[in-house]
Amino acid sequence: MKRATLRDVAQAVGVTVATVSRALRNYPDISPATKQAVLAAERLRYAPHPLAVKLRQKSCRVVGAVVPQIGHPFFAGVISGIVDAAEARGCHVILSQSDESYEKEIRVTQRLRATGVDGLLVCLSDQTVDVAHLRDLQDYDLPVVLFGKISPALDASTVVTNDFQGGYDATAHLLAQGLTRVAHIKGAAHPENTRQRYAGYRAALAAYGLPLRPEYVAECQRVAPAEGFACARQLMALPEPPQAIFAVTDAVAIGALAALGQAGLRVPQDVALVGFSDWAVCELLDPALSSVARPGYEIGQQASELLLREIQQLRDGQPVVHEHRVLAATLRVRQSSARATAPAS
Amino acid sequence: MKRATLRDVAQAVGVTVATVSRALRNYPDISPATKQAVLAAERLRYAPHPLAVKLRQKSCRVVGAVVPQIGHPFFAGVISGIVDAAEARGCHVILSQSDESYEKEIRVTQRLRATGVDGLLVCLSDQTVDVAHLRDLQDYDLPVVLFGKISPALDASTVVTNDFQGGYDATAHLLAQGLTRVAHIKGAAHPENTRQRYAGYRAALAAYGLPLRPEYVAECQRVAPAEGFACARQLMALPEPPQAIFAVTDAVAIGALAALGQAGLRVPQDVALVGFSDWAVCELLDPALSSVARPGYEIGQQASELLLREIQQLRDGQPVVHEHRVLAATLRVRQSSARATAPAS
DNA sequence: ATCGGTAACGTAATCGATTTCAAAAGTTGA
DNA sequence: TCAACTTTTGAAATCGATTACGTTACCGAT
Repeated sequence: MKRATLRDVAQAVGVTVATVSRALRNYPDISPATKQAVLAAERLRYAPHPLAVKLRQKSCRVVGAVVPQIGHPFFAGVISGIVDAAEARGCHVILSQSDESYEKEIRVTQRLRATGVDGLLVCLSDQTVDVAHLRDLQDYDLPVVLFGKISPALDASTVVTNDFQGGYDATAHLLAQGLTRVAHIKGAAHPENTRQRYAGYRAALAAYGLPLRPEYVAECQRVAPAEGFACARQLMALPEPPQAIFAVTDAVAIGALAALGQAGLRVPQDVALVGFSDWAVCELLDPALSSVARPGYEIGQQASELLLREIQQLRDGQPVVHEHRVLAATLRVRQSSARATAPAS
Repeated sequence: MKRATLRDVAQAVGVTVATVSRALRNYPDISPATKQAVLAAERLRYAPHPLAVKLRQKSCRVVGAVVPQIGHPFFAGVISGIVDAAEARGCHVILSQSDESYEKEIRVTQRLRATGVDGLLVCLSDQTVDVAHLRDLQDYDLPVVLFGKISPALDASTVVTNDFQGGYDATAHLLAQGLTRVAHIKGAAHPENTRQRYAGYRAALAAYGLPLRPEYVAECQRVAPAEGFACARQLMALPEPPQAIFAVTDAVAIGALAALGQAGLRVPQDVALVGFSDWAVCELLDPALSSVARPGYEIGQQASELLLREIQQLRDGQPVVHEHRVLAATLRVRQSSARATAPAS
């Protein structure tokens, strides 16, 4: 069944395409009679050809989104927010993943430009340092909004979680219970967000007048349970083991939880534990794991809104204003860090 | 910086747009001299306008994907597979979610058609019974491939997990250890896949020559931990409680696990437990939860491939052949169902 | 010198819709 | 009856590329 075009309808009614187009788009200067005739013929299945309309309008109402891994629970939430906010404004989202590879990130951004989008939402891969490929997109008049992992090297709007505040809150929550020996399992040096959590940890210690004890800071290269297990064991083997651990990530915290269990230590009575990211599993663990929730859905929503606003500004010839949003992370206290009373130090 | 068009390049070089187009697309009948000239001018940033090319080519190399919930871990995996397979064939994916709502499913499929896609990948919402909206798409010459939750009412290719075999394997695994009192917590009546798991359970019982004991089949309306908790408690309160439970979903199994723990029963020594879906959390629970893995990524890949093949067939004027693929679910045995020895019944 | 052939490029149609401008038709007032 | 409008519609340009077809110029062959 062949698609009907404007011309088909025009011939059927006996008018020109211009008249049909006007009748369908509710132009004022159309006689009721011809309008009825067109609408009657249009019942025979006509739908404007999307590409033709977009070519004319010079805008496709589609944005591209690039994340390191679609399957990662955090990004799944972000994507959901991106899609919802975009659709609320009549736009669609083309999705790509970089697999945390700098080369693939370049490839997919180039291909998104070639396939035709009005703008891009990008979460940089861990490998990405140079952002020339994104600057290239901007040169093509394509707005870019960064979220999650960002780079100061690119002049663009950004939306991120306040990892510093999250790390501060988690640590302060432990210190507020009177614990003084609070350790941290930090992530690798490079990604900015794990560094910020570490900075939050240090700031909280300082706020409570406690020194940073280097032996209380363990480092894991990959954020995986196995490394968390090793780090926790290392910390608890110290002459004066910590009373609490703030882990850079839930995966690490879960590994630590296993290590503490094997060592016969009770959580939170012997050692309190807080993770980061608030995976769904946190509630289901025994004991339920306290964690700092990252507002993934909201990050996606706001990034989407910022991008669509910039696209609009560009279309209207208005000056494009960048904005930098920092969304609060919220501590969810559960069994793993909740002591009944706050013993004196 | 305005985008350069073919005409801009043509004027710069002093030839017509046709010559420039041919030079850039490596046509044979172009003199090396003009080709060099065009390529030199093209360095000044020219990229073919995607919409113009697609309008001419009558194909946009974009497909739509509709899932009930983007954030759901199963669908996140499926989407990843869809995107990877599509990009491997030079196509992009526009993503939408139906929020398990029939009305929204209709809206998003209509909008995907209006925005211009070459075909659609759809996982029906739980509410969807009537598939007229999808038949409507097919009438517009848009191929549709169903995956995950499908409907026999639509003549289309499908890709699903073999839930029957998964349910059978899970139950047989328990029975093979010599257990005879194996219960099942089943899902609501409607979704086909949970029904199939129940059917697999019954088939396994029959294969081992055991009768179906109605009191060993509990039903939960929503697949949530709370309901699993209640069902497990109900089962264990029976005069002759089961030795093992096969739960329709990991969420239900996790609830059951909590109920068994509270009742002071050891898993797997007192009661063996198997879930379904193989969430990442299964490995992290204590005891680690046995589960049946659904091949989400592969489902996405294969659905993508089937759709792109149908699109190709449609373009080539070949007959479009539908295909129905059923992918195996694989049982992952962990602590929760592994008894050291197989005691006699 | 003329013909046929080919290399190289221009002309123009096309994809399907939107929109400007002009023209036709109808209406009103003098 | 004719000018001055208004209403309605058609013709054609446009968006930016691709490509069938036609044209020119130059080649060697007759």
